[in-house]
Amino acid sequence: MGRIPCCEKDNVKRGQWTPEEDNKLSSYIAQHGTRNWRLIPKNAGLQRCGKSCRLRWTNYLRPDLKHGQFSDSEEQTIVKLHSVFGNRWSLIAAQLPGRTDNDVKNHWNTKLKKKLSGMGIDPVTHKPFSHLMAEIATTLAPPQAAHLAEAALGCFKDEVLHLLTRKPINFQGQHSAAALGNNFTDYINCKSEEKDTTVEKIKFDQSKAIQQEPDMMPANKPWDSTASASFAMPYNVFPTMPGFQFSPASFGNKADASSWSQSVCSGSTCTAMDQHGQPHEKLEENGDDSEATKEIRNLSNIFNSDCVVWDLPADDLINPMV
DNA sequence: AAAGACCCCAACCGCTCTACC
DNA sequence: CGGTAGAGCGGTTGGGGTCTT
Repeated sequence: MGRIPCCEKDNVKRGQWTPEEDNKLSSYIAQHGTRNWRLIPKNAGLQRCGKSCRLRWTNYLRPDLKHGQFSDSEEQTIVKLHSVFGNRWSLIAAQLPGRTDNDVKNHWNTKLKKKLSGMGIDPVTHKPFSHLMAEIATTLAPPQAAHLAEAALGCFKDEVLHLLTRKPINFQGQHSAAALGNNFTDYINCKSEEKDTTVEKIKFDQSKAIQQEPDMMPANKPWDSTASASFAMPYNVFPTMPGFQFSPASFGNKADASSWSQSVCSGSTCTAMDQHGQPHEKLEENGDDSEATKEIRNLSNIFNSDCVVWDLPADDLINPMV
């Protein structure tokens, strides 16, 4: 059973594309456009699956694509948008002209995740590791805290292992939220040997956000837009733990009307909160609106809210979410 | 110099969504 | 309204290049 394959797999070539195949596909699309991918390989004289042709075109051959390295500003945009949308690569790529979702995804997985981990920031939650540990300690009593801390560490064990085995990182001052709290320039200076400007800028954003939070959890309120104006992000602390769903109510706080009370995204999922701080189930619910419509509305709330959710003004977005 | 480890990224897989009949 | 095909999406894989030992 299952879905009918998009093509006869036996008669279809797979693997790397040759320049000849690229030429055939490009010239065919230049003449006839991209309607009906199933017919394109047949008409273009290619022994390829239509899906393979579509991917080759959208990810590589399209004339408007950039193929070079990601710039610092592109990396910053990815990090910022990832903190909001999670692994919604197509949404993120839509804000980066000339970049595909595949590009963004690959760059994230191979470079940016490690950069963030190297800075002591969890690439899933975009929070400093120390913050996560503090939250565990303040939210739960032992022994649950110990178990959850162990599980949380397991979430980024690959990055930690990478750091331990490949790139020793100077964590001085980095694992202490108190050290981060009062002076972000100290925080940056403690790793002054690091030349990567992107890393510095990301650190600046992170430390600034932390600086604006006067105390550690639970006093800080991630759903309070004023407390994390510069680098607000969804504070879903344990996104990979079954049954653990962040909501303002879980910290005994009544939800306000900030952006984060409406949308909490993490990892590959995006969970919307209703006005009472209760999570919708993956944006699926009854009502007239389609899921996409609701999601876009949620996004537009973020981008168009009176408060600046993060230092990426709505005007700067290539594709405003409206 | 050679072998193994690691990295990167193009391509594939399978699922979901949407449009159309 | 249900079925089907096309398209889009995110996760994963595989192979070639580079680095390390």
